Amino acid sequence: MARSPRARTSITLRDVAELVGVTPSAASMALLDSPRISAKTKEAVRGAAASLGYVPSSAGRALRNQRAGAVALIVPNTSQHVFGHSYFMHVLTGVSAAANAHDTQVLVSTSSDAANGVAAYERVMRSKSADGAILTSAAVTDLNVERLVASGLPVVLIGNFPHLPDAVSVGVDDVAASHSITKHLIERHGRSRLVHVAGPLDHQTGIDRRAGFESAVAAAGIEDSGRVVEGDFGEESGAAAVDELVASGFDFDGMVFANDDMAFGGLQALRRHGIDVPRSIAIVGFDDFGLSRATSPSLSTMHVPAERMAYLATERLFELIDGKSTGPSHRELDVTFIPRTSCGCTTRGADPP
Amino acid sequence: MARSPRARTSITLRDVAELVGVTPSAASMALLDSPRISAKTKEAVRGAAASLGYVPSSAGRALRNQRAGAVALIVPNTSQHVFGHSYFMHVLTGVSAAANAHDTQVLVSTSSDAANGVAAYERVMRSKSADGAILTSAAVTDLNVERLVASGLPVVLIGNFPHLPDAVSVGVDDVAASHSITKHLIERHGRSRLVHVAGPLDHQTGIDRRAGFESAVAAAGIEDSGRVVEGDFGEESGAAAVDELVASGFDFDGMVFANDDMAFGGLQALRRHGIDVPRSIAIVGFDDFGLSRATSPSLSTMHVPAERMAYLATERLFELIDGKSTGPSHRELDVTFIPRTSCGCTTRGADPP
DNA sequence: GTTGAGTGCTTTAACGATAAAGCATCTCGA
DNA sequence: TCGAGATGCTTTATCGTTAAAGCACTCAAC
Repeated sequence: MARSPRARTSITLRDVAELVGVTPSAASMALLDSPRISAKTKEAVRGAAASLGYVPSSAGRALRNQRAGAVALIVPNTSQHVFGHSYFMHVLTGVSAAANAHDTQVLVSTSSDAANGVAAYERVMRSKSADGAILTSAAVTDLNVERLVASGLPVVLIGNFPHLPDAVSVGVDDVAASHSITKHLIERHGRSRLVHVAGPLDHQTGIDRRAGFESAVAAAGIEDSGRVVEGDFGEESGAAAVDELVASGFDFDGMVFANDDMAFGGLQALRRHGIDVPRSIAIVGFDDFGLSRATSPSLSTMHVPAERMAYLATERLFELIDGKSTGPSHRELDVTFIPRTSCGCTTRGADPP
Repeated sequence: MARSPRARTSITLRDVAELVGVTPSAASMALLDSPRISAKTKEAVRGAAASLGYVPSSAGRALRNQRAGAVALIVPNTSQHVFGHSYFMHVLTGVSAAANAHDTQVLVSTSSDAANGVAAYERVMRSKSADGAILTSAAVTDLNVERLVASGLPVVLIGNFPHLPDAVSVGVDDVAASHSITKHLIERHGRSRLVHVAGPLDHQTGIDRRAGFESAVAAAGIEDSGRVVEGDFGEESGAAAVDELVASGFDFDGMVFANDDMAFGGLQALRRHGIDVPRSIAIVGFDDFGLSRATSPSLSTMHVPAERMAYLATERLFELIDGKSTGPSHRELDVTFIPRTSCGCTTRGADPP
């Protein structure tokens, strides 16, 4: 029964089984700790597996178990530019951590070949390369998201998707957060002529953060002096917004940026115009993905727990995959205001080292 | 022969074949455009596949073809902190682009469970989850890299690995690049009392960039006034280096940082100490992964084509996997000096908008 | 002393795709 | 007219794993 000297192929369960003198089935059961296998055989099989360096074939397993042992992280190629590198790394870290805990691989899917008709990520799942997907920050108008959710495949979204009631999602309350940070500028720092530099308004995040700004301004009864400029979450657009406002002669004393990148760009521009931050104009950012701590003056911002969101979203995804879950749901995480120098809360000297 | 109403499982080749009235084999050959199948049957099979939304099972294929259809991008968890988010996103983008061109999935592997004895990424490949791996920026002392290369599995490294002569790698000449940018400070801007803030010296990148700095300083005959401080590629360490130097009363007029993050930190610290950049102290960074363009003053730096490196490394990996390749090799890409404000090449006003 | 329930393995079958070999049927040259 | 070859599919086997059923054998109970 000995087979000819094995070709340069890898070690399979059969090799382990032969070494012990049992069938592959028995070896499989032994490694899975089945009660139907004697302790002695289990011992022997485990020993043989270890000594041969046996690692189960993922393809064999996937085929037999109808389970890929992988989850996909989908990055619509548009939003790769809209959101920053830091954001995706935080998300990737969170997804990886959760996946590792479940002995699962992480597949990153970046393309979305519209040409094919079937979205690339739907193919990923229909081909059973992944058992489920995490999808983040697509444009509101992206109907691939709707289709994916509607397809019934396990999907968890990161962010807010009010137009997709059937979706399972994890996010933060951007409206409340933006309201709160705007209110901070008004009440704590006495600012009353505010500007909001919004994110792209075809993304829910952009819409919600603007809504929060507007509601806070309205609540304070100063909506006549509020103003909104649309940006694209990029540094340049923050700088451009400032340049435009200054050129227009608009008089303002506070700015709420929809993210830190734009705030950073705005900060540079304000400096270039010789405007003192926070004295003349107090500014706040949003996200706290790393940049805000390092600018000078450091940026006061709203911390968004991106990594944790991703972790929880992935945990949720495993529940869906395992069928442990109960219908649509939305989980909301808390954001934390991080007071720094740019709004006037701390002085430069008081910044963390 | 009709089977009972299919359970809620996905569409397989058998469904397609039954719809057309041929065997799964014929359907397979039709979809693979075999010359042994008539044009009419091919047409019918393709039509049926399209109408049913058939997508081949990756597990079935992987098992039969002994090919996972995926490559792994390995991120040693230590270097995730050593190198920045931007770097990995550039690498991920490059790897994805090349993988997409080969209809291949990208697996991101972050853990390295030393506990198991077998490195996690060796498991990934032995389990045939991936056909090969891209590995970047591990510490010189990481013997898992050596083992992985020695194991004979297809691996391409990004960076320089002089201690691994058998490796296939893609990188830039850090020594020459660092020499060149240091020389720029000396010859073009007449600086003669230089400091190098090095990266971690257990990483080849840190070692090489220091070597380039030292050789340039030696070539200019000013080595007595050269000084090296070790950092860790993080912003804070750049700032700490400056603080230390200033506190020590050391007199210098130029700084070569081993990456932009540290240069950024240094810049902030210099500003805090009221030191004019570039007038009093000219500084240069390294990498140009995004940050350098946006600081004020903008950072002169050496552009490292990370995304292209990753793309080419992945192309090379496919050659290895397909057996088209010829032994070990190292491909070197060109770096480009990007003159900006921090060394004195441009004035603030002349910066790109 | 036969039945019944364990115990511990082997046999069988299946997951989905696809090379390789097999077998009809048709076509053509000698 | 008859084999050779081409044509177009079917049969068979395999990749690695594992659930389920099967089959010897032991031991206890009635």
